[in-house]
Amino acid sequence: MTRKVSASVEYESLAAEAYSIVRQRILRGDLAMGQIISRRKLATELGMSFLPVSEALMKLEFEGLLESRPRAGTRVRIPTVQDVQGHYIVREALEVQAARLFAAVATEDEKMELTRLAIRVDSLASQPDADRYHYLSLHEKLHRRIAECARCGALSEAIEKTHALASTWMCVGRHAEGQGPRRTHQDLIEKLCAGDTDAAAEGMRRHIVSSKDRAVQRLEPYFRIGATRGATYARSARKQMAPPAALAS
Amino acid sequence: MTRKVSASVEYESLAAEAYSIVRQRILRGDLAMGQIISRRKLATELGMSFLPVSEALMKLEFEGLLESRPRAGTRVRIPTVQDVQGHYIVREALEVQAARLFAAVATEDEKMELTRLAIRVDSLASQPDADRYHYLSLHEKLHRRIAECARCGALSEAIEKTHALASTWMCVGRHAEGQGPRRTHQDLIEKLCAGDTDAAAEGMRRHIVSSKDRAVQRLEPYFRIGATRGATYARSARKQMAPPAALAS
DNA sequence: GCGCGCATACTGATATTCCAGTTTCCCTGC
DNA sequence: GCAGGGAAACTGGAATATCAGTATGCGCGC
Repeated sequence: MTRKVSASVEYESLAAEAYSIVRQRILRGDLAMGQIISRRKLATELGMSFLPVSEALMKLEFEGLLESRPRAGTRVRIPTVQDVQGHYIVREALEVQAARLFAAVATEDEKMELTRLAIRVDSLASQPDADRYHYLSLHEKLHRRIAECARCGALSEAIEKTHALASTWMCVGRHAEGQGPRRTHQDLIEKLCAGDTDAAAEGMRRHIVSSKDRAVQRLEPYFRIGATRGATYARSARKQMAPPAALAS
Repeated sequence: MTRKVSASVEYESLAAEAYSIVRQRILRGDLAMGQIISRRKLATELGMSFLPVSEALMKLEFEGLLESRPRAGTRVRIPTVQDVQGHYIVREALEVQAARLFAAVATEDEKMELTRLAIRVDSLASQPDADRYHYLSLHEKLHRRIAECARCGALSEAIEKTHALASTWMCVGRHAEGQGPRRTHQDLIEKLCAGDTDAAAEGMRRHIVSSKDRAVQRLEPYFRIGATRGATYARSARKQMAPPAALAS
């Protein structure tokens, strides 16, 4: 028996359903960074045992969206500035590779499809009242399609895994800035479609690097929170760190 | 209560222990490609419930070492030629990035450490009777240290995840060829230490590409097995694909 | 002899239950 | 008023039992 959820989507397992729901909540912002997720409560809420929930959270932790400490809770990950910069270095490596392959093997139909997609993404980015999850989904799709058109399944998968994390950080404070209309993705696709692999790679590299800079800038307040957060564990940390008297001397 | 295993290593959880054991067995070759792993039997053998075993296998499936179909068994993954080529494309992207960073920021001490490591790796590679798991561990360590010296945790993690899979494929048929002594890793490290980032990147790119070519060549017989393997499921596949009579017309 | 169908013995998926470690917060003693 | 101790309520980890789908092998019918 398959279950149905809000959007009438069928999942092949309860774990897949839980994964999808939690991921969407994080990306939508319903679960803020640092917020604690209880497996029991979530399982009760979703009407399933907490085993599939546990499996889903494990997968999300593997992707870097969550962080958990044994027997002490799972929470939405608060990145450090090193995390964000490192993450974008990985993305740069993967997506530049994809851009290079794309420029070499993409068909005309695919190029047209991506051009249309880029227009929609840029259009949504300039609308301050656009649905956050909708924008992120479309943005992910654009980058995923580039990788798919590069005809390398392993690369698509790797990029897809990194994108969940990027999406989590992408929209933080985005609407607060009130940016004007941009053409960043249309410019990118134009370069990818020109046929010059080196130019495509350089275009993608700049795109990712500028994304990184904006992400670091927007996440700036959270870095302080992340640093402060450790303080709340001060007491237990002291407990843990206090060495046995015999070994201290 | 912590448990002990053969090598007297303590694990923080049963799942971590199971993960480590299964991973080692695959890399060592005790579990051949295509071999079916039963969670129940493995759990009994390891003296634990099959829940931590299940968790461990799930993680290995994430990393691409295993493949499972719901309710039909988990087996050691048999790659297609596309899998292998795609995998090395991802590795090329990541490790070239690491090489570039390494050339820019590594200290003299680190360079010396890696040179020594490279000598040991090349030395082991030329010994036909060397322990397979030992060689793979050392080889992984070399590449991991390059990433670590690049001062980017996210990149190190990404490379580490890809390496488990690469190791699985690396030793297949290695001893059968009877290669003479090589200096591939020493040459690589030399280029990385020269200080020229572009030259370092190019050196790593060539290293990965030549690894890919050798892997594809060695795995050649398995690609046929993988293609044949589907035949054993022909009957059930027919079952699945037969549409309900009412919908067929 | 060959192909199909069904019973059986597997597989993983899930629910329930219990256990051990962590965190929290109140309450006591100073 | 505040630091420290301790109990209670939380957390995730693991064990057991059960469910549902898949593969296989035997036997029946052609």
